[in-house]
Amino acid sequence: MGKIKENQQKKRQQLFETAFDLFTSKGIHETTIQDIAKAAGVAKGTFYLYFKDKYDLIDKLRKKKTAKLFEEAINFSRTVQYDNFTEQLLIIIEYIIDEFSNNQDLLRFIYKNLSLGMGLQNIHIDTDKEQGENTTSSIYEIFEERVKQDGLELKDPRTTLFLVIELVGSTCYNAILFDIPLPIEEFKPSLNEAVRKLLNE
Amino acid sequence: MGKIKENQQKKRQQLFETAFDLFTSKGIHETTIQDIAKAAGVAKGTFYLYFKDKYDLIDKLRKKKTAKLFEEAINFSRTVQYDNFTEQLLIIIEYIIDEFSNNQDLLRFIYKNLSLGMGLQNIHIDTDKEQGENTTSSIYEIFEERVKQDGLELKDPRTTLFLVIELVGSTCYNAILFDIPLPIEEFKPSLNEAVRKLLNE
Amino acid sequence: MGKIKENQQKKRQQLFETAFDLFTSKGIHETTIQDIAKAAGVAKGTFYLYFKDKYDLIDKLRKKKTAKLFEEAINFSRTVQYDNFTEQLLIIIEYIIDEFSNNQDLLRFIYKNLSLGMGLQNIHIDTDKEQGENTTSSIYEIFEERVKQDGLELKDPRTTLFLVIELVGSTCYNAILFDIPLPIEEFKPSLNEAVRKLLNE
Amino acid sequence: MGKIKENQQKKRQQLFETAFDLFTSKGIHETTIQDIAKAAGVAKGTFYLYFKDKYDLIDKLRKKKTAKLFEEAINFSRTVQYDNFTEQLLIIIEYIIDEFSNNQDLLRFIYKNLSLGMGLQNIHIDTDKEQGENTTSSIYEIFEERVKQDGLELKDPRTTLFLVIELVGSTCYNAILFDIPLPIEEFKPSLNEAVRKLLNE
DNA sequence: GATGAATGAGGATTCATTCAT
DNA sequence: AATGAATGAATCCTCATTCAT
Repeated sequence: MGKIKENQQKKRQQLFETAFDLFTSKGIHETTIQDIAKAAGVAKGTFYLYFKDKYDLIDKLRKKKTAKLFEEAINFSRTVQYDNFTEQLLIIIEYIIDEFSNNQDLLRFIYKNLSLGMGLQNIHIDTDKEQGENTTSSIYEIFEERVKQDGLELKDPRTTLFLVIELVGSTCYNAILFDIPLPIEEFKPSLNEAVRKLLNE
Repeated sequence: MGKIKENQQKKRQQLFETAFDLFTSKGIHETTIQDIAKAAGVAKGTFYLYFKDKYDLIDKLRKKKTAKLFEEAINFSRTVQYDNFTEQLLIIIEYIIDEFSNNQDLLRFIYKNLSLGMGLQNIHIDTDKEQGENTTSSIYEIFEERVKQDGLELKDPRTTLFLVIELVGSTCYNAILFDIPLPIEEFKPSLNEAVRKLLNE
Repeated sequence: MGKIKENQQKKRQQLFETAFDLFTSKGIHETTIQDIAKAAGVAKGTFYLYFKDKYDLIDKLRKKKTAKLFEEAINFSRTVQYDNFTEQLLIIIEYIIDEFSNNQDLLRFIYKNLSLGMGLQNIHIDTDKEQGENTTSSIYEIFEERVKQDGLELKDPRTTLFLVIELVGSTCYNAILFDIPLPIEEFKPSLNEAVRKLLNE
Repeated sequence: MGKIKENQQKKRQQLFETAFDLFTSKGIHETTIQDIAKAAGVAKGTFYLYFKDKYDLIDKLRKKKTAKLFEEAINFSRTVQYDNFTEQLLIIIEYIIDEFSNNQDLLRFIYKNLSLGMGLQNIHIDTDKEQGENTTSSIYEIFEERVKQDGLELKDPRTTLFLVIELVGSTCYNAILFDIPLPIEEFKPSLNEAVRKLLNE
């Protein structure tokens, strides 16, 4: 019963992780289902019990990884002291940049076909404030609320968030992977300044 | 013989155009070398006389298309009256956005694996001012010069240009193709405002 | 428990019927054991409790269907007034042809690998005349007896019956499915005449 | 030029023959394209240059074999002395039966999905009578003409021919392969008699 | 008896690339 | 230079069958 369900979860997870390793080390195109199954220690046919095909897996994997990254970044920002929302946002951005810098495979994988801003649509974060209620909010909702709290003057907070995220994602992709326009550490100050401008600071 | 050279150029061009049509209509992965050769009216083996493989062709094609787009946009901006460089930049941006809106296949193709900002590296535009000298400058050089002319206060013009282009490219990709965060026409004002902020206006 | 036996009978029957539907609608080759089990509402493994494999099921199914058809045809002929055996035979033939015409899937299924005449070997019909005795006779036996009753002059009645059945089955297969040599209704008079000739009428 | 065309013909023929051998020895279902290619001494991919898939090959092969058989039978009958058309027909039938008897694989192969009578549609035989003209006629046309020559009284010669062929093909299939209703040699007299009846002799 | 997750052999098909002409 | 027949590695995916629960 629960045993089987549990086992399946483990197997699915196994496939996810193995696939990610292979995708990032050999490339998506160069990784075959055969490779994944073998490395995950299951039979080829078993793969098809869990995913329609390779692209189904990739899709789900990308969503998983993007959500996890943002969740971690937001959770991290909560552990840090900050003056206002703009500061918190810069902390989040820094966290993501560092994560990508240390894990360039992840960056490469997430960015291949999907922009960061797009992935945001489906991401929901736990917001268990004071009480024990278990609520989740979309990143956009959290952002809007925080903007209000800080009294920032933004005509359309959602669009602004989108602009910021795309700017960050897109420029860091190049800075981290190719040192374009500059190595990421040298680039960060300019990026931070740009973000502040977009947020009217 | 110039005749032979010419003929080869025509054949290479034929392959480029045919490939682009197939890539945008059927998708890159779904287009085989056989398809390209057949549609271009040459034998399969002939393809290999001009390109190493499919990805060699894609690479060159992407560079060609990106360069052409920027060249057109800049040339267009020269035909228009504008007050200062920021205005010119916004005109260029608008041109590119319109071009992408009307030719979404092009957008999809250029953006698939490459960011706009990266493509800029290799783009050189003719700058034959008054005299007949035939000089070409990189987009970055042109930008720097114009910034100076307008007395804009930018610490690092190249980085700023990069930020602007990535912001535009990345957000428009989503706005045009998926109406995220808004349909492109509704999104434009926010984007323009963001660009002005980055340029300190 | 009779209950269990009964339940099993029901399940076996369910598998038979479901399989027939799938075979005739999708084709034998295109129907998988998975399909059959699913449509019958049992697990894949269960299938193997009732049949060795797909071809075991097909075999048994074909026999069942052929036997049922002949039984019905003969029973029908008993409800009709006829002058002599030739007439009765023609009535039976007509019944079968009509049945096949109205149920072409059945024809296709029975005829795929097996000829009608062959299937006759194993068919036994109840011949409970007046009394309550429960006897069964092969079709060949019934035929022989009737020939004797009518005083028909046939050197070898069994062979003649075989000839008639093959002639009918084989020609009607083509007439019904492909209008070869003629649509079945236009073809029938010729066929009837042929049968009469074979029976020395 | 001609060299290549010739080579291709040889290769196609090679595939046909190899496939037939495998089909008849191992069975159609059990023979893979891999098997055929290997046995024919060509690469797997080469198979697909000549045939769409296995069933395309089977179809063409079946037509080839059926046509060849009838052609041989008719040609043989021309070398033999006979009194009238009925006699000639019986000779042809005998030839085909013998051929099938000696080459049961051929019978099995031709009969699997196709009835003999159906295959007749597309068969054309050379009828270079006295003169050197090169005319071909369908079997049905030849039959009609001969019936006229002999003054046989048949309302519809084509239908009669069809009846005869189906009767022969269908019964012999069983007699030869399964001794049903009798071994073929013992069955022949009955069959001949039946054919005579159908032809009003 | 019933289940259905897991297996992995097996077959179809594609396609980049070579090379003799 | 141009051709296109031939190659065969590569990959996808199916499905009958088993077996632990």
